[in-house]
This record gives sequence, C-alpha cells and structure tokens, in this order.
Amino acid sequence: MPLTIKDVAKKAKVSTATVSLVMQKNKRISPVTQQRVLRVVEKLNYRPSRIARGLVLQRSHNIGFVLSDDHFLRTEPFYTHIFLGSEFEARDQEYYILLHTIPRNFDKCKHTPLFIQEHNVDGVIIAGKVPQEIISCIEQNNLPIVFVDYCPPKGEYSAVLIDNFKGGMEATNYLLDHGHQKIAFIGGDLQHPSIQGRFQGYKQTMEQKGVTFNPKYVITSEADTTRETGYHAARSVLSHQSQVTAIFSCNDAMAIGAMQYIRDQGLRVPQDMSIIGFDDVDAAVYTNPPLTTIHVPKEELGIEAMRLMVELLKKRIKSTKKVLVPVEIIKRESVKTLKIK
Amino acid sequence: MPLTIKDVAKKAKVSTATVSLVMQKNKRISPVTQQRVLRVVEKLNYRPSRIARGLVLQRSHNIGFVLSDDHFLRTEPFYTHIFLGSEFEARDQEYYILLHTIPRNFDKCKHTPLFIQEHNVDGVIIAGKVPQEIISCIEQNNLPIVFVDYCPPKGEYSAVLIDNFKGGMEATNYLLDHGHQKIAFIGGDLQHPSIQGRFQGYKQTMEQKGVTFNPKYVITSEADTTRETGYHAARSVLSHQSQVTAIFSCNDAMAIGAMQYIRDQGLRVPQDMSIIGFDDVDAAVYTNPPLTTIHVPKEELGIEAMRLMVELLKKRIKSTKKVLVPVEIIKRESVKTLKIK
DNA sequence: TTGAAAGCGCTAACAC
DNA sequence: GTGTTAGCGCTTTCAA
Repeated sequence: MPLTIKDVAKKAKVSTATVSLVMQKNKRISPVTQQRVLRVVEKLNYRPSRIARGLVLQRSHNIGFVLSDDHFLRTEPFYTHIFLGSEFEARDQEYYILLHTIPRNFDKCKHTPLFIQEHNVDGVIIAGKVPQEIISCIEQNNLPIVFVDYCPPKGEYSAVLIDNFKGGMEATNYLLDHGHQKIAFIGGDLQHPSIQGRFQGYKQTMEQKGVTFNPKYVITSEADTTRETGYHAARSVLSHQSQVTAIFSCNDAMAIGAMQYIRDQGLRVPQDMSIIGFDDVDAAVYTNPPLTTIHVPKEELGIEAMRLMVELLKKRIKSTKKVLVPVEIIKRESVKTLKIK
Repeated sequence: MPLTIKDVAKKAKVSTATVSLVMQKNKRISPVTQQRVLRVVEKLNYRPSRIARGLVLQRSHNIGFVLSDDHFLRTEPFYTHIFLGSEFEARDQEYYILLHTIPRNFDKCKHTPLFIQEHNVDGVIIAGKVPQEIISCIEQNNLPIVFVDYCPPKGEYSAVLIDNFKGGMEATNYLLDHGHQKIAFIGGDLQHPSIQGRFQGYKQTMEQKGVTFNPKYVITSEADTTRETGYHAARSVLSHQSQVTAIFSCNDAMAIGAMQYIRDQGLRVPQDMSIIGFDDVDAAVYTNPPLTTIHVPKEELGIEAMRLMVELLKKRIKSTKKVLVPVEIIKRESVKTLKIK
C-alpha cells in the first residue's frame, strides 16, 4: 500500500531507474525529465524506503550508540547531553541512532547489542566505559568504532576526548591565582584516564608553580564519583587536613557532595572552604553558592563523535583519529580570594 | 562479506528456505535437520539481517520516539527516564527506538521525522506536547501512535497517562491532614491537561473537605513550569497572600524554584512555609530540605507506552486504549505539621 | 519434510 | 539520456 518508486515511475511515465537517478541528484538525467519526476515526487510526497535502500546499498544508515545505563541514569545528566549532541548531528546527516544501554549486571549473551549481528548499524559510538566483550564483538564484525569521553588505553582507536589535563591545569591555576596553596584533590579511581588527566593537570601545575605537592591532600580512595562519595571525600579532607583552604574535585557531582558535607559541618563555601569542580553539570548553577567549575561542552562531544563516525564511514580505508575537545573555566561563586599569603 | 542465510544453507546442506523456517522456529522442519541447521547457526554465529527481513516483511521493527528537545533537555530529566523506560522495553521485545527530537523553532519541512516517510518505523510514541503537524503526518502515513504524558484532548488516541487528578488529591489531602488550610497552588498554563488534572485534584479536595477554595491562592500566570517560574510564583504568593502556610506546586521544578525564593527571603522550609511538589524528580532528594512530592513512575510510563505500542502492532485492527499510571506520595521533609488549627 | 522460485523496494551495471 | 534487468538477504507460497 505505501508509496513506492514504481508509483512515481508510472505517474511520471519513466522507468524506476530514472526515478532512482533523479532522487540521487544524478546529472545524467535531462533537466526536463528531472523536473517532471521531481514534480511527481513532490505531489505524491515520495521518499525512497530506507530499508530497501539499505538492503541494496548494504548500509543501514544507522549508527549504534552504546553506553551503560548507569551512566545514562546518573543524577547529573552528563551523558544525556552527549547522546543528544550525537542525535542532533545524526539528523543533520540523515543518519539514525540506535541506542543500546548496558545494565550494570552485564551478561554477554543477553546484553550484546543485537544491531551488531543483525547488520543494522554501519558503525558504533561508545560513550564512557563499557565491557570489553562489546568492543571485541564490534571489532569482529568489522564495524568502525568511535569512543567518546573514554578510550581504551591499549590499541589504536578513534576517539573524541575531553582535554582533561588542560582542565586540571586551569582549575589549579585558578585556585593558585586566588591565593590558595593547600589545595586538596578529591576523585575516584585514578586508573580512569579522565580522572588521571585531571589529577596530572593539578599535580604538574602545583609543581610548576613551585607549590609543594602534598600527597596527603589527595583523596582518591572512593570507587565512584558521585555526590555521596564527594561527601565522604570532603569528610576525609576536613577531618585530617584542616589546613586545606580549597578543594579541586575531579567532577561536579563530587563537588556538590563535598559542598553538602561542608555545609553540614556548619561551615560555608567559599568563606571557610573554596571549591572548584569539573564538567559544568546542569546542577552547578543551582548549588549554593553556584559552583565554579571547568566547563565541558557535552553536546559538542556528541556532535564531534558523530562527525568523526561519518567521516570514517566516507573514506573506505580504515583509519583512526583522535579529537581533543577544549574546556574552559566558568567562574561562579565557590572560590574565595585568600588575602593571607 | 557478512554472513548470510546462504552461507548457513550451504554449510548445513539445506535450502535457504529451510534455514529461514528453522530461524522462525517453524514446526514443519524435522528435528534432525533442525538440529543440524541450529548447530551451523550457532557455530557461524548467524543472525538474519534485520534490513532484509524488514523489506520482505514490510515491518522495520523500529519504533519512532518523538519529543521536543526542550523537554529532553529540561534541567529535571523527567523525559529522559521515560525514554529510557521505552528503550529497556524495546530491547526486551527486540525492537529498536529511533529517537527524534524537535527543536523549539519547529519548521514543518526541516523537522518532520524522516523515519515516517521513509517507512523506517512501524509506529511512533509521542512524549509530551509536540506540534500538530507531526501528529497529522504520522496519521497520514497510517502509523499507530501512542502518546505518553500528554494526549491531545480531541480525538481517539492510545495513551499512557499519569493519574494527575489523584496525585493532586493526595498532595492536597496530605497538606490538609497536616493542619494546613490556606494552601496556595502554583503552576503554569492551566490549559495543559496535566496541570489541569493536578489543579482539579487540589480544588475538589479542598471543596470536599469543606475548606474554602480561594482563587487568590492560585498562581498560574507563568507560561512555563521551570525553577525560574517557580521562583516568581513563590514571590507572588508571599508578597500578596501572607496568610498562606503551604504551597502545592504543580511540579518539582517549580517547587525547587519556590524553595529558593523562600530561602532568599530569609525564611525556612518547612518551618515558615510548607511545600509539596509533583513528579519526584531526581533533584527532589537533594534539596534542602528534601522535597515531599508525588512520585511519578517515569521509567514505567515509557515501558507501558512501548508495551501498548507492541500490543497495537500485534492486532491488525485499529484500536485505542488508555493506560492510567498510578502515583504515590513520597513523604520527605518539606511539610510541617501545623499545631494551630 | 524440504526445495525452487518469486518478490519485497531499491540501485547500478549495462544496453540502447 | 533513458530503460532493462539482475540482485541485495530474506520470507513464503507452491510443488515435489
């Protein structure tokens, strides 16, 4: 019942091949027939079936987007923004995204994306850390991969990454410039490249500026980087390192948790403790006081990932490319200028 | 290069028809050949191509999911949860979701989902309010629609809706039970069915309980239902209706904004003003104090929508069905018991 | 119980 | 410049 190329061909009194060529804006067709066909197309409101096209072209024009539901459901909607960025760009490029979230209790059989084996995607974007099995499966099927915000340390991969190191430097410099010297770093697993990058930015800046780096000021015992763990990390800092005047948190979620702990202790931010975050999450505007942080262009990460994927798809040869997305400091009200120096 | 039904057929020494039948668990195949084919399928790790299947079956096994990006990007990730609910259920049912977000500056030509005309979805789920043109376009293409959280007042549609009226009643009853009588209602456009439902629940409960309903306590002049408008609405209430002891906000976002205003005035929640929200948004746990609110099972809304869609797709005949999802009150700390009564 | 063959809607090589 | 036709991977009649 739905409209097909035959209907258009019949009505325009041409062959289906001609219609097909016109739809592809092929030059070989005379302007006259082209106009005739186009008029019918418009009148009938015809669009070639993506599925039929996909079959003959052997390309689905879909891109898989894989991330853990844990990441997606985070209180701070960081990955949501990345995902939406990719979605916007996909639409611009006339691709569709097939989202696949991975549950915490990953089961290889049950949770490997169907779209891989069913040849329903041309490539897949992986946001954040996912089980290695998924990556292997995609590679076995010879599909191009673009990583966003996380890239396996081993192997040659295409990826869109945050300039974590530079962000760490900027945050630390900002605190230093405001007279802070005893700066704590709170974060989760230092093995994670993002956290490590941010930490290295902090550490190296301290050393460059001739401020002694004190490992006691570094709290990275927490497994996760949530508001809860930020709360705990702040407790560690305040109870054992009372000289600390500022905290650089590896992300906003932990910074928000830390602020909560500080407030619960009857102290005030920034009067009694300065704090700077990383990510510039939605909630950072609404904290009390608003959180000074390193802005990560989340939509842009997603957009760049999609662009990179399309680029990879265009050139037939396998190649890898890394895109580093810049960050910038957003000055709000959680850092105080220290007079005593 | 990718694995096809032919490869399996050849290796199992049967025809492609037989393989196809086996894949569909068709009884007509003898257990012996069935086993033989299945073994090859397993060994080769074969899965029928979704696209080829789609072409011959005339079903894409994709479901479109349409919502405004405005809704998706809200500070409170309400629709994100609905979307993820649908995604979970889709995977369970071996469907895929094609997301399509609609920008604020909707342009009929540019922003009508491609997947409709390209026969790339079997049906579409519409979450929240979207332009009428989209709905018309889907209907013209004879695709089933399931609405979530909003349903056009006119016409017979399938929809999954929140029991807003009951939620409004529960919230109001809770305040009444805690001794409040002068209860303000703050909300956005009363024409919106959700807000209207919540408001009616409030109004009718007041009247039923013999508490005079005072229209002056109703602030619905705001166009939107954001933290900002909640802030403004609270200002209206506090400056003109100083007798009010409690506020019922039509959603959590406005409630959070209202709390901010109250705090900015040097007043405290709930000591000086009680407040109850609606939605049970992620942030409601983190407010100071945590917000008492009406919980809306957001994932479930998405799941139900997807289930309804699949149900519609199974029975060939057109039919409509409405699902009402229940809500429940979540008691936290933003409502005080009034002693004076 | 199994296989041959047609055909889903489209593209592209080739013929005219 | 345009039409004919084979075929993408699969399902499904129909025949054997």
